[in-house]
Formats: sequence, C-alpha cells, structure tokens
Amino acid sequence: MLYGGARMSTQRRLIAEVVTALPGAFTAEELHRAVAERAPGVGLATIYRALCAMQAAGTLSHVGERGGSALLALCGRHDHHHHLVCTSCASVVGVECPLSDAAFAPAVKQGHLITSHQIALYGLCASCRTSEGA
Amino acid sequence: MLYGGARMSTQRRLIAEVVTALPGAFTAEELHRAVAERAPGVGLATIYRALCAMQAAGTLSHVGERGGSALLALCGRHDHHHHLVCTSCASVVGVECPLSDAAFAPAVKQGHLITSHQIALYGLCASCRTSEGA
DNA sequence: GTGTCATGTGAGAAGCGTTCTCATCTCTAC
DNA sequence: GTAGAGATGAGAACGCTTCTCACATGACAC
Repeated sequence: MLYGGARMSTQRRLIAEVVTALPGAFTAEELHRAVAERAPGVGLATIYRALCAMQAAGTLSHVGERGGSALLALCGRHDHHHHLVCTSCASVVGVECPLSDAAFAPAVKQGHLITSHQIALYGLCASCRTSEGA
Repeated sequence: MLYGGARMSTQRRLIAEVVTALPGAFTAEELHRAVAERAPGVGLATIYRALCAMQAAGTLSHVGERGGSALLALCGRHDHHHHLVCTSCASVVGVECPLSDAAFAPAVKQGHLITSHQIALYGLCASCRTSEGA
C-alpha cells in the first residue's frame, strides 16, 4: 500500500504502478509525463497530491534535486539512511549514513552541536560502473 | 574584493557592506530587505546579480535552505568543507568535511562509485549553545 | 443495490523564488 | 572627455508547487 491508509482511486492506482515501474529517481514532471502516456488527462495537481500521500505514508523519499525540481524515489526503509543517485541511469541506492559521531568530533570540539543533517550523494551505481568499465 | 574582477558600482558596494554586516546566513529576500533599509529602490534583480557575481568570485557560498529559498553565507575558504547553520542565530560555521573514504566503504564495497556529495548541517553554534545552557 | 459522505479529481489560477529583457545609466580604461 | 562594456531598475516571464472549487467517485453502512 503505497499510500498508507488513504483511499485508493484508479488514478492513484495507476500512479503507483508507474512509480513502481520507473527505474529509479524521478521528478514530478517526469512522473506526470509517464502517467500521461498511459492515461492522458491526469492532472499535475493529482500527481503532486499522490506524491504527497506517498511521502506521508513513508514509501517515497526526497533524494536530491535535478534541474531545480525535487528528485523523488521509492524507498520503504524507515531507518536513518541516505540515497546515492546514479548520474548515469538515475537509479537510487539506499546507503548507510556515512556520518558517525567521530566525524563530527572537530565541530563538537569547537563547542558546536549538530542536530540534523542532509546528505545528497551522486555517482555511479554498481551496474553502470561495470558497464562503463567494460 | 567580494566580486572578484567585476566592476564595482555604488549598489554593489552597498550590497557588499550589507552582506558583510549580516550576522550569518541569509536568503536573497532577507538581503533585499536589509539593502532596501539603506537604499530603497535597489531592485531584486540587482541583488540576485550581485549574489551571482559573489558566488562566481568564490566569496559567497550556498549553505542550505530556509523556507524554500536558498540560504547563502560569506565564505572565503576554497578548500573542501561544509557549513553548519545555527538554527538559533543563523550564523554559519565552516566545518571540515566529515566524510572520509572509510565512510563510503560500505557503498564502495557494493560496487558503487560516489563522485560528489552535498551536505547541509544544522544545529547550534558554540555561542548559542553556551547561552542556551546558561 | 442504494444512499451518504468523506475524499479524490481536473483545470486553472495563484504563489513563490528566480531569471530574463530592455532601455538607460555609469564605471573604467584610454 | 569619450567610448564602450558592463551594471541597473522595473517588471514580465519562467518553472515548480500549492490552492481553489465544482464535480466525481470510492468506501461503507444499511
């Protein structure tokens, strides 16, 4: 259930299917185009509402930015982690948080307190790296 | 020279003064208001152009986000580092990059290659932490 | 199956931050 | 002083996102 307890409509079912079928990270505009291919007439507002519902349900995450738009991706993980966005194929890989307490030691030593952080990682996923190396 | 080799106008001189006088991170809108207090009539476009010039000159950095706007701050450092934005006083502290090669080891082990990263740190600076503790 | 009601929908306007355009001004080099 | 490159202000335009409103529809009780 991508939307949590929210009501399921035909549009939302379709949007969920398209989101699941997409290879990785996508913007709202890209999703709108992909949905429009299967059902022209679905409004952009509906896309944003569905994305909002999925984010609220915790099945969708904001993983970065592309061309000024929010980059989103399916992610069911609820533990603290970050996302590596492949700049080649747009796939998204969940990675453990690379920050340990030790990493903040210099800042803490200066008296600062770090309460939250946002990390966006960009690079190549394993398969793109393999095919590039070939 | 906040603008690098670019031409200096009275507006840019004023903007540079205001930027220097501001306590820490600010948005374009906040800077526009601050500049307007001393010289009403300076256009928002001029603010954005000046900010762009300062970023190009490497004297200004994008350090995070606030309310959907880009959060900027003066920063002359040219080495690789990140910024801790104090959520209490908006001051900005440059901190060493907390990511080492070891931090990426799990991702690298899975075959991924991380080429770039963006980190935004939020918390309390030393002085705010001291005054809060008092 | 029917009725009710909360919730989702599409279209488009609006809001927001940012960038662009263009005529004009002004700083800088000579 | 002059020429020309570059900066300016005003406001239109842009792109992304959210809101509004009348209407449609799914869920649920009966």
